[in-house]
Amino acid sequence: MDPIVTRFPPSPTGYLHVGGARTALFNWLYARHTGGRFVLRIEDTDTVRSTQASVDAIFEALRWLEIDWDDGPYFQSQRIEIYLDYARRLYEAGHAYYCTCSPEAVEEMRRRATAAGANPRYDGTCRERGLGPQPGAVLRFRAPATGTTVLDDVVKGSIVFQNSELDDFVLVRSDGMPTYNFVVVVDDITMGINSVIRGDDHVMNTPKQIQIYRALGARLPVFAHVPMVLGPDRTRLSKRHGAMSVTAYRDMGYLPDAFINYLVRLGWSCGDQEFFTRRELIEKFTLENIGRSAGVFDLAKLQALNADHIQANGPEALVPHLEPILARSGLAAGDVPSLARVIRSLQPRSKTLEEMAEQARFYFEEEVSYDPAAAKKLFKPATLDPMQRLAAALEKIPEFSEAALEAAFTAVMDATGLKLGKIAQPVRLALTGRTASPGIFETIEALGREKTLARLHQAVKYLQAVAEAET
RNA sequence: GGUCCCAUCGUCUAGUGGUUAGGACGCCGGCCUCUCACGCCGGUAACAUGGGUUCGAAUCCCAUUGGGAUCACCA
Repeated sequence: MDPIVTRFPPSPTGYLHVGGARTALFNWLYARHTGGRFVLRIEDTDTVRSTQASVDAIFEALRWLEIDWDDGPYFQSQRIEIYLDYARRLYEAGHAYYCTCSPEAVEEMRRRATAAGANPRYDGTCRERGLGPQPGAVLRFRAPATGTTVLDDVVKGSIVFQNSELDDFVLVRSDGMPTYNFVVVVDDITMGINSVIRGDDHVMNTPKQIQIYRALGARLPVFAHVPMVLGPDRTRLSKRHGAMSVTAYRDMGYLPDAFINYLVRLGWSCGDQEFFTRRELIEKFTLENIGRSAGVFDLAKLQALNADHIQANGPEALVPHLEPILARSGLAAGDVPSLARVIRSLQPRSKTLEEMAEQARFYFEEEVSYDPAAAKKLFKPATLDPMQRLAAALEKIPEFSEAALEAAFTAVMDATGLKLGKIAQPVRLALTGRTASPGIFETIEALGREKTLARLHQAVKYLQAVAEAET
């Protein structure tokens, strides 16, 4: 059996959006799963809407998703000669003919057909006129007028189209540029694509494409039309539903592995399994398990999955993903004894890396500012004594290991008769400025000796002032 | 409007003629606990409707309804 060859053909008219990312993913996964090839093709024949910036944005997004390709990128704009050569073959074989009907005339035909309640289509005026190539003429496909064209779709099953519903569509425009449905087929044939996985907004194009394959005597690829991704209001996902650009999710602190896990699960399943590593996805992805109904993009679920992936990684693996986000807030890894330790303390508490960076802020800053409500509640004159004792005890510890820290706390608890909870909360406020943080020992370890001691002394001063004000 | 597709908890889904219709997210409660989380335990909630076929339908067929896609010299 031939190796599977899939492709992803974005048109560079904007960033890579969620739906596009998912079809890229399905094609990539299928190629990797089968040990086949994945080709990247840029469909830039629309010269007015295509931009280099979009091409770059697509590459950037693919790179972030860690979707690599084996072949390409091909640019359709550089393959015009190939398409025209195939157009010539079609014409010479009698599968295409020149048509001089004006766009207005064709428009009029459509209007009439629509008014009659029929499918708007070209009426075949020039079909038998035997016109040759000439300026201003378009090349039309001589489509079969009767019978049916059937699409055997891997996900949707067999779909039958009446040929009478289809018309003699344009292959080459009057300006000599080939059209989409035509170039796609030529590309897929010449690039050896044997598995076409794409959004199901393409099913209506497929019968036309199948007819071109037939006219060219080429073997049909396997077609798999995957359902759309919808917004919460069940309409096609768009800007008003929030972020569309894939890289926006990177910037919001989602891990690429979590993002692809979510995207694949939206429209594909493997029994009850929800969490997949990239490896598992490659190992288990098959076309057979793609669902047939459209799915709503759910940020809450993406978030939950992201949290799972954050926890599943080692702290070191998260560093390269977190650093750019920290940098955005002016936080640098060098300002902390061990970034890995900081990350480890926050892993079970962060749904996104952006959240993690926010929660990590106190580790980096020079000074803490106390949450006013918490200071009022926790910094009472009575806490001065235990705070002083703890500061003194920690001063003496040679090394801030968890065991040594715990011993120091225990000593203070014994001396004061206070429970850990009574001591930990004021200390937490002293160290972080907040009432919520990682475990107190974890926090101290990650904060490091220098900052811990400085903040404890700062708190002692604050408490002394409070005590004085009281008297 | 024509053509085509789709239809299980709010959401993502498992299910392929016989299940107390399962899981996940969310939400609610409890446990754990130095806070917040994590984790664990439990709860909430679905087969769009109507006809068939069958001893028996979420599963098969038809219709209805509802959603979606597409109808270019765009891709």
